[in-house]
Parts: sequence; C-alpha cells; structure tokens
Amino acid sequence: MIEYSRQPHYLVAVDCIVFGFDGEHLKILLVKRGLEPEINKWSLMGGFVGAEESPDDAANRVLKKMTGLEGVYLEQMQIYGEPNRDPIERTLSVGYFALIDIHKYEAQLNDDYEAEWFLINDRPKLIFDHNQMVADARKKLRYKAALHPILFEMLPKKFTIPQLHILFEEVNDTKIDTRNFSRKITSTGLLIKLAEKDRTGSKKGAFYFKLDKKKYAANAQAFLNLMPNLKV
Amino acid sequence: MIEYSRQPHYLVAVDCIVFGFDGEHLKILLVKRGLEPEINKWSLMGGFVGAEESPDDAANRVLKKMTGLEGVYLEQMQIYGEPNRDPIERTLSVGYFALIDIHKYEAQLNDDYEAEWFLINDRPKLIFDHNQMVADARKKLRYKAALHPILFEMLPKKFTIPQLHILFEEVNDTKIDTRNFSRKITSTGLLIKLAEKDRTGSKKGAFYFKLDKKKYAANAQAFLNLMPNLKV
DNA sequence: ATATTAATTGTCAAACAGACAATTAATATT
DNA sequence: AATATTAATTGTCTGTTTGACAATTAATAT
Repeated sequence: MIEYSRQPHYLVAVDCIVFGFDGEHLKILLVKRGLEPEINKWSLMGGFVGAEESPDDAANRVLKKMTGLEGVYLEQMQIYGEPNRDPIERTLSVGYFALIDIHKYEAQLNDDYEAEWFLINDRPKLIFDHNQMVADARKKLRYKAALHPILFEMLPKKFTIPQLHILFEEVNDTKIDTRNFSRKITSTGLLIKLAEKDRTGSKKGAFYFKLDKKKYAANAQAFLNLMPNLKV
Repeated sequence: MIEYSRQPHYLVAVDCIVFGFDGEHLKILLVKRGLEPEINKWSLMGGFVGAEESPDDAANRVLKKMTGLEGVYLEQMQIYGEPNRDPIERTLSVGYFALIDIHKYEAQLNDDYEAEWFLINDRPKLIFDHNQMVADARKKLRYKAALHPILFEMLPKKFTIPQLHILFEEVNDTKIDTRNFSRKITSTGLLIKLAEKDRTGSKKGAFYFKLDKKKYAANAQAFLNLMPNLKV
C-alpha cells in the first residue's frame, strides 16, 4: 500500500499575472528575477508557498510585498506542474491573475524590487513557462470579463464610459460599437452617474460613474452579457 | 535572498470528483480509502503526483487505475492547499472533476478497489476537505454546463432528448420546460437524429440522437446558452 | 375503437441584440 | 459672435431569441 513517507516531495510556488490599464492599453507588471537560475531575467511576480500559508495566502503576500497593495482582485487560474518546468528542482506553481488599478501601484512603488509595466503585446520573453502563463491568463481574463463585471477592478473609483469602452476593446482585442456599448453597460444597473465630468479627453467631457457596490457584489456571480456577439 | 534549498517541500496529490448519470439522478463515484489515516472511510479517487508526471497525468493515471477508463473528460478545478488539511503531513491537492458514462464504468468494474456510486444528494461524509471539493465541483459543473456542451460526456453514444432533459434538470436542480428545451438543444446543431427510437421509456418512443463530433469539437470553446433564464 | 401517455411540433408576445442616425455640449476657429 | 469641430450621448428600427403556453402525433393499454 502506498504510504506518505515513500512519496516524493516538491516545492510549491505561486506566480501572479498582474494586469493593469493605462487608459489606452492593457499592461502586465513584471519583475527582474532576484535569484538563480535566470537571475536578472524578467519574470512574473512569484514566490514559494510557506509552511504556514495556503497558496491563496502566498499570492496575497507576494503581491503585498512587491506592490504594497492589499485586497486586490486575485483569481486562481490553474496549476503548472510539468516535471521539468524548473531546471533546478521540481517546483509546481499555482498561477493567479490579478487586476489592479495601475495608478494605485505607481503611487506605492517599491524600490526593493525592480518592477516595470509592459504592454501586453510588447513584453520581453519570460523565464520558464511564464510566457504560457501569460497567454493562459489573458484568455481567462477575456472569458471571465465577458460574463462578469470584473474589469472595473482595473479602473479608478471614478471612471467614464469611454474609458471602460476602450478597456473592453483592449481586453477583447476587438472594436465595439460605442453606442451599443454604453447602452448595454448602463442597463446593467451597476453604475451610478456622478455630477462631475472628465474634461481631459474631449471638449464635451464625459460624465464620471462609480460602481454601485451593493449591486456589484450581488452580480459578481451572476451571468451578464457584456460582450457583443457573445453566443450564449 | 530566497534560495530553493531553504524552502519547505510538500506532498502533492490529485483528487477526482467523478460524476455519472444513471438516467434519473446525478451520482458520484467514491472509494474506500486504503491507507491511514482515515482508512476504510469513503473518499474521492486520488493519489500522489509521481516524480515523472504532471498533475494532469496523475489524475488520468488514477482514473485509469481505479475505473479502467481512458480518455475521460477531465477538468482541473482548483488547488486545495490549507496547511492542515491533511493531519499526517502537509499535502496540497489538485481537484479535478471528471464526467463519465456510468455504464462504461459498470462494465469495467475493478475489484482491487472498493468503489461505489452514490447519489450526489445522498452521499456519505467524506474525509478531509473532500466534502468541500464535491460542493465546489458541483458548482463548477453547473457553471460550465450552462455555457458549454459537456453533459453529453455523461450519456451513452446514443441518447434521447428526454434523457438529456432530465440530466440538465438534475445538474441544475431546476425544472426546465420540455418544449423549449428540445427546441433549444436541437437548434445548437450539435445533434444528429437517428432513425432508431428508444421504446423503453414511453409508448410513443423517443428518437435517438448522437453528437455531431465535428461541430461538437468546434463548439467546445464557444459560448452557448444552454440554460433558460441564464442572464448573459 | 377508444383512452392514455409521453414525445414532438407549433404559436406568440415581450425582450434583446446589433446596425446605424441624430442630437447634444462643449471647445476651437474664423 | 457666429460657425466649425469633436466626442459623448441618446434614439430608432429590424431581425432574432426567449420563454410561456397549446396543439398534435405516435405509439401502447383498455
């Protein structure tokens, strides 16, 4: 009979694909790796799962340490566990994707780690299987965002419909009709229109909106159709 | 700087929630655990991830060994990694859910393991966090099945619309209008009507259908609306 | 021959999706 | 000061989908 003691033991790590939005393009946050192998190469934010914490805890800890941010939107993606994915020693990694407001991070820049935002479509080659992780995360982000109102996590508290519109187009890599988009997004009832306008982008200015927290919480698990031509 | 050698190492396991459908109810396949702790208690089918295999490989191996079946529908769910989930030693487990044709399994019963089908709503208490895993798997099955044609995996090659109808009702724990259901399911274009009828269930008999493999493959990733009142 | 039962096809109004047009609120230009 | 310009916003319309509900059909049982 199989016993615990005979079984091999492995390192377990977490890696976070951190998405942000600069108002025009989707970006990911990368760090220069601080340990061998592949030291000084770009990689995802990651770390080993400690003895007293769950993988979820570890991911939150890593994000806190490297960005200073707490309570960010974090979602478990999948486990990466090919036997030879790490050349030093077998390590399984739990992939997470995180959505953060890029401006919050800029404000809390941490000099202990060399971190940098890269355009999702113009990023350096990453170590190990991190390139695959990014591709998977992007796919999952698209999938999830088509059905659930999560992209707000990448915008500031106050945002305009045009900002949201560009973000949706970026994430889905497609053009969306402006008029239908604003009708659909407002008809979800998740947005509260503010009196103030953003005048930086246009002459007319665009009204700011904020999330209706209550309805947002209630709809987080509900299905919405946030993308045109989504066959449901 | 953090180095590999200082880090703790853990056991990594897989656990499979195996779903089946007996024509009336949703069932899961459980086994009597063969090792301490909690020996002889009911648990999910699981095993440790070996040195030369990925977690996906391990899940397939475990299923093959315990059911004799290969190539079953298997989907990674999430990782379970609370520090004390296993009382003997820290073990992280990757949860998978599997969909199999219950009749295929019955034909290949393996006497080496005491396995048994249980009604999903009338199952014994399971070891560790396996009860939570079942609850999560059920939720994920519902979610996935609302958007993607996966429930066919639990039916024989030839099946009738009424069979499929009951299966959808079971999975979603709700009543679905028979007339709307058959219209919706046939309008997906995924089914091919056969000449033969199933006469066991009714006087009139219900036509058998089979999957259009090509269209099924093409639509596996596409969004469909397979559940009424799904707000998309 | 008729009743019965479950499968199947049909009907219809309301809601929704998506293509496209018109209006509005501001600034910039003449 | 009137007009052009620009982006935001509101509006229109048609075809499709949804889901509530009714009628018909193909068999067996009485």
